[in-house]
Amino acid sequence: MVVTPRNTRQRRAVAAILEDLEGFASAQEIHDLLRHRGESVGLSTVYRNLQALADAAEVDALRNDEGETLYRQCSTGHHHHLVCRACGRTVEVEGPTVERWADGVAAQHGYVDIAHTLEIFGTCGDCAR
Amino acid sequence: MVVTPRNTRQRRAVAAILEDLEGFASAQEIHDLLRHRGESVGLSTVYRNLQALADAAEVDALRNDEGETLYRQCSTGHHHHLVCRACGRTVEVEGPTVERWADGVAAQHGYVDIAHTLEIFGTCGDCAR
DNA sequence: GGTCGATTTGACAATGATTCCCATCCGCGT
DNA sequence: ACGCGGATGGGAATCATTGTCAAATCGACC
Ligand SMILES: [Zn+2]
Ligand SMILES: [Zn+2]
Ligand SMILES: [Zn+2]
Ligand SMILES: [Zn+2]
Repeated sequence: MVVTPRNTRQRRAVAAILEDLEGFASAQEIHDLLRHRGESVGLSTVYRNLQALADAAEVDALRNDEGETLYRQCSTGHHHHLVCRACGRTVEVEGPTVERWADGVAAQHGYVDIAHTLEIFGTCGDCAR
Repeated sequence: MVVTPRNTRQRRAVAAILEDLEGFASAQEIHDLLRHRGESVGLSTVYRNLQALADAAEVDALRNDEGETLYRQCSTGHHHHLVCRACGRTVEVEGPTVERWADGVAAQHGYVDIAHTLEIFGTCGDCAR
């Protein structure tokens, strides 16, 4: 049977923040944003809810080069990200050719159960000035 | 002027381990391997030397999904990896098309100073049995 | 081989993100 | 309104990695 998560104030608050965010943000950034909104939520709870959302594939998660996990509400379906290093602004991109290439090269070497990670990082036009 | 690193026993030992390794390994795994070889090296020193090697582009580094940094002695030049989840066996792969696609899509959106990460994970033929 | 200064080492403390723990709270079906 | 099991929170714990700094040691020069 499917577990039905409870509709708590905290869960709603985290979801609301993600709705408003442009790009990726860390759990701690989201925690701060919540506090500044007056909708204070415990840090543990922010982590838990973000992870739950990520597990449910309702948000995307990726790790930046500092090792932090960043979260963002994305469109459904498989896609990748073009992320601004400075402000986090994100563009979702698709690359059917890349998908085929990755699967093909893995199969050629006898690998099965294939997955891949692909992220593009850069500095967006505004941040580059 | 170029800094000339000193040729210490510890640096040699770390380099030797990397020579012998098939796939990627974490700093702590390498530290253990060194200990078992009898060439004991302080953990801090292992970290320092691995980072130095990575900075000098003599080894590749990537983060696994547990957040650990893994190191491997690779061929020179830009390439990506097809890594077995079970045993770490790694195949270096190149995808010129992917490189062009990534740069192109980033430029289209006005991003500059572009970099990307791309790793393929799977289960190798042996491990799949 | 011996001297000496600059690097490197290593044991330990410190950091920082994330997870664990657990007493308390509260959404929700009855 | 009641009661229960999931949810919360805040402080401790974890864990990879980095910082500290006195002691060890390269390696250049005599
Ligand atoms: Zn930007
Ligand atoms: Zn893809
Ligand atoms: Zn394998
Ligand atoms: Zn590439």
